[in-house]
Amino acid sequence: MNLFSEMHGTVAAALDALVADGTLPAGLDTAAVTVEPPRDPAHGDMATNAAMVLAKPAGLKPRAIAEALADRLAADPRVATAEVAGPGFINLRLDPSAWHGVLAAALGEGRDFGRSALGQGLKVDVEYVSANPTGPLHVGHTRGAVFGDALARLLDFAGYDVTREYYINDGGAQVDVLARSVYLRYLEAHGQEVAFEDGTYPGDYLVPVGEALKAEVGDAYVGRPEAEWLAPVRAFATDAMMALIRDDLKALGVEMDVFFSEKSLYGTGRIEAALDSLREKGLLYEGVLEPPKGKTPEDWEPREQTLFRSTDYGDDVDRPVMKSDGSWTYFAPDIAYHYDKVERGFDWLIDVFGADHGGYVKRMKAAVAALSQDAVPLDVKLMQLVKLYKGGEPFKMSKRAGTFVTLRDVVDEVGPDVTRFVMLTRKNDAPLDFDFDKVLEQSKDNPVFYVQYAHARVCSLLRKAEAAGLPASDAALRGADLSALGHEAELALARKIAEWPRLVEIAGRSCEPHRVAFYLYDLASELHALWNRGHDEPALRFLQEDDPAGSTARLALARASAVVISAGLGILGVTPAEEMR
RNA sequence: GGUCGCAUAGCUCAGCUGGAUAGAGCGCUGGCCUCCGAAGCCAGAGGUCCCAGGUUCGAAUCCUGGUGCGACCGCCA
Repeated sequence: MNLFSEMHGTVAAALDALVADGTLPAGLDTAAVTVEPPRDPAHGDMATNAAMVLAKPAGLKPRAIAEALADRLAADPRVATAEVAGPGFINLRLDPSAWHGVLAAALGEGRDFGRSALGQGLKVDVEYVSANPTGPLHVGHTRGAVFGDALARLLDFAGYDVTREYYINDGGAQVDVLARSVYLRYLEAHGQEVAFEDGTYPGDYLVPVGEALKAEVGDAYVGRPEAEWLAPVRAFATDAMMALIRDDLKALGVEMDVFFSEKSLYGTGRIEAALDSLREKGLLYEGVLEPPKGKTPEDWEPREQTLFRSTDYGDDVDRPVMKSDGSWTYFAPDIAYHYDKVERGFDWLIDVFGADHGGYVKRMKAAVAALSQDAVPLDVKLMQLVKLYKGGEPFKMSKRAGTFVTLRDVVDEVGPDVTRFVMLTRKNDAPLDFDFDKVLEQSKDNPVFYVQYAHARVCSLLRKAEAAGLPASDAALRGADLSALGHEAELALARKIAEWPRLVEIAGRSCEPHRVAFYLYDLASELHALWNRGHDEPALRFLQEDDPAGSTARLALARASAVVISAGLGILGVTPAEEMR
């Protein structure tokens, strides 16, 4: 139930009526007509720009349209007043019963309140994390994982059919490096002295993998040439790393639907098939690239390569898909992977990348546009860096110094809920400060705590009500008489609740889950404000000893707030707290 | 040199795909607990929305050109 879209419908109907009675000409484009909450609450509950938008095409003065429209709107039972203001806005003030209806809907629909049909069941694929299977996930991956997962949940809530996907880069040279590193640990497990040279991964996390390999194959690979063990060790090692990564993701509450292996594209003709699709369109050719402008690499020399004509689709230069030695570039399997996504029938593709992959966006979009005949849009969300702090002091990460912070470190330190919420308090394209101490602070300054506390407060209130013998179950509150709710402070909270379905659509349309976090903060803020007013004005307290009907109505208001907080936290992947410890 | 992103209060940041007098938190100033809902509450001050043009009823928001900061820029993924 979305009160804003309902009122939008009311406005549209009123406009039709004005056309019917000849006030407005027929055939007007009303697409730009909006109904939204005004920035200044003094202007009312909702405002429409219809008169201003239609004035020019209708050949009428905004004021004239506004007045006629306002008269029509005032006739709606939910509208208390409709006033023309400013350059031609119509400010609507709603009858309290309209807000009561919203609360009843929230209690009736529960955590599904606010679900939208925006996505119309379109199939969207969200690819995120996709970290190389060469080690544990670090903080940067964590942000991408949280964002991608929240985006997937948001789009699901907004009516899309969402698939969450992880691309395993298990086909390139880096997994050979992994295999050699694991082999060294394997030799170590057999008591040999080993040295980790450049080009190997010295991390301790491979020690148990080396031991596990020993447990599995004994000394079969000791002293054998690389050609004998490289392939099996590589498979063993990537499996071990993916198990590690899945565990890391699980600790954060992230579950993928699909793990897609890059390796599965090799030797199966799938890369060739994808490139053939481009070749048929005349988008592949043999050629030599110009050196990059500005700073030419020292060892630059012109080489002929197989190039993808990505410039036809907005890229700056054409991109190589095959190296001069005849092997694929990393771009080739990526093309094949996205070709596969297109073939699987997705209507919309989203890739979540680190900001350092920004230079890769245009060619990927070009590839998807070419492969899908411009039918499937690809959006790439770039994640900015996470800056770590502890007690206000920057926390420098260094692999060598051993202060490399992993996803597991963060989750162990502050828990998955705090990790997720904090990571979603900033836009994906803005850098994020993460202070290990501040995020655990139990104070109003900490948004995580503030929102959790609001939910816990309502839970506590309901427990108290139940103890006092008041009906506090959802079933009881659902049918409650809400007519006692009329105070401005109470209606302010109801208004905020009414915005939830609208916010879901705005956040969904822009792929910005952080808006949910900010909304929840605002909603919590309204709830706390009402609670605090009860301090000075006992009449506003939720529980009124001598007024069970009024108490029940207020409990319904409180519970509706909690329901929305719970639904919103669900989108962020955060557990709503029932009590604060 | 090019591409992408960012630029809003002293600080950290929101800002509804173009709406009215630009918001929040922190910090600052001033009030508020012998008792009833203080892990606080209320009020106030604080702005060249980076600059210059443009689009229109209307721009922090869209376009163009600058400035500053960051990321990236041929066979590493």
